[in-house]
Amino acid sequence: MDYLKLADMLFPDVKLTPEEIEARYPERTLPEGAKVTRIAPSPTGFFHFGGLFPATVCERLAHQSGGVFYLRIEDTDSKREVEGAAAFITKILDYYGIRFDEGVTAEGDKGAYGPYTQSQRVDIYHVFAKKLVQDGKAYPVFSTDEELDELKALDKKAEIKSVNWEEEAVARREAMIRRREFTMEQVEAELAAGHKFALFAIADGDPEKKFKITDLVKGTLEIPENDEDVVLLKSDGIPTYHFAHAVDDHLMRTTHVIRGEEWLPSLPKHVMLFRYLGFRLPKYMHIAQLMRLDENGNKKKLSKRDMGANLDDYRRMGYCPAAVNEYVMTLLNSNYEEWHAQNPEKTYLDFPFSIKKMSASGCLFDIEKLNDVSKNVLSKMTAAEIFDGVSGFAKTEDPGFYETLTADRAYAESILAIGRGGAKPRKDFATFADVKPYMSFFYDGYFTREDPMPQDKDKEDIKKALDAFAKTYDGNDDQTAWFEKLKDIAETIGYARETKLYKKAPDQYKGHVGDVASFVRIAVTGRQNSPDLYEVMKILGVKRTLGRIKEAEALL
RNA sequence: GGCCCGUUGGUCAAGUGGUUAAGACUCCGCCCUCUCACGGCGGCUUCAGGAGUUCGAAUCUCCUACGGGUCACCA
Repeated sequence: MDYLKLADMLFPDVKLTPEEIEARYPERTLPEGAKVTRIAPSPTGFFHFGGLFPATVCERLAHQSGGVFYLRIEDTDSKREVEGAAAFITKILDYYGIRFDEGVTAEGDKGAYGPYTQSQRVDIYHVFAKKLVQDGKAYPVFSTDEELDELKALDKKAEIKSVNWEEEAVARREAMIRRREFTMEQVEAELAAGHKFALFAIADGDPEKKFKITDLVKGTLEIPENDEDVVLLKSDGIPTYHFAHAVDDHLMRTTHVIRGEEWLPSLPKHVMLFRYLGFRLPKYMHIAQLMRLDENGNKKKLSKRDMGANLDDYRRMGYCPAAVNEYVMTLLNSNYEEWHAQNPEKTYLDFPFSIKKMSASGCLFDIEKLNDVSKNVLSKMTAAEIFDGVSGFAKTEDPGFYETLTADRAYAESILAIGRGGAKPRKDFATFADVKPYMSFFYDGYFTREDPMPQDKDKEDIKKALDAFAKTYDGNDDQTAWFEKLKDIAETIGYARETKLYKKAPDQYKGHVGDVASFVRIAVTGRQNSPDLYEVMKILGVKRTLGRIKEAEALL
């Protein structure tokens, strides 16, 4: 067959040669060892939490090595495309501190290796597609719309549980052989009729033969050669992922292709395509998937529909982005936690990220661990930083509280400063959403009496204690003097001055000073638990403190 | 079903032929303590199974089991 003629028939408009395209995308001049990485999401308007993993790896590897990290938009499936999705992706990644050197930005493309949106690169793909036809490595497949619809219907077979895999394999094989047989006249006729074609690459592999390839995460892989023809261009002329991956990552001079391990099965296809195109193979890193537990207790990959799969949900839940970064890092590099314990003042950006420390197996998403990491991160922040985080969160998620909070910033910060700083900071919240319930009783508008006075104590004693407290409370007392007064009150109502005394001889007392503190606490905060009561009262002020005590007494 | 990947406590894991098999989270107990939150101490629970190599195996080899992923003109 005359492949040159076939190529011209198929791609009459393609005049450029691969060499001319290559010349537009020269090798990058970067320092020795610099890595060029990319993430290439589809603009579906959804960003998967798991997507943060490869994104973080790419970002760290590139920026740690003085390389380049870029964003490419893989909008080759128009059916799933959502308006404004590219801007959404950059925005959400920016929220997590992941910034690109190159690629699609809100202002347009940045960098000399663009365009970075695949739908704008169709001309480029066609140049290489034409070359493969000329080389006799690719052929057209004409299908009517009806046949395409049938194909799409077949896609649903994945949903059918009982697939006869053996029959399926034979049928696929036969169909493939049939597709490869055609005459020039047929092609001419199809084209004349205005029919569209998909372009397939002829597989030349022997699946009985295996070859070795090194994956930087998985190690040396032994995989069979590819014997399945690969779709390069769909009927609409748009490339598939496989073809676009080869062309783009080559031209954009990607050194490390970092992606989820679900791509491992198609690696033989990619290796074949790189060879057909004469491109040097990039280094591959297939990173393990994030898993969840299903109802049977089995691990399953965290899929789009699962709880917690949407990255943006973490913002809505009030997680601090830095905490999410930390958590991701602990899973990505097992020695990160240890390093961070030794370098508490540094951020993950100072951490020497290592490919060698990456796990080859998938891990379960653990919200408890995220919360713990998060509590530690928030506990190290200043009151002002927490304020900014909380107000930023409340602004969109709880506007009412936002108003309250920002009405008096100094007041809010004084609340948030309780127990903050120092070697053993309080760890009260895992998310910014936890802050409101923690501090709500400081605001009259949110103050509610949640916990009742202890039922096992004599109401008269409680009344006496509250009364005595109200009479003796002096806003100028220091903490010791304040607590001495509580002890005195305890004594006057027949309670032990010290908890220890009570514990030694519980029969001799009706209670202890802790109980008295508890009465006052419940009266003032409406709860059994609160941060340091002395501090709380200082912030509330004498008037409100006494007012709440009076109110509590009336309720007795 | 074929192919590929994986398997150290409930979770994340250190570990590369000789260790009392680290550490973190969770859970439980104790201590500290005016409650809570911290902090401190302690405990529960692990090398998937089998065979082999070796003086010696979590570490090397093979087999089995289990789990996961994938098999589109989606990415």
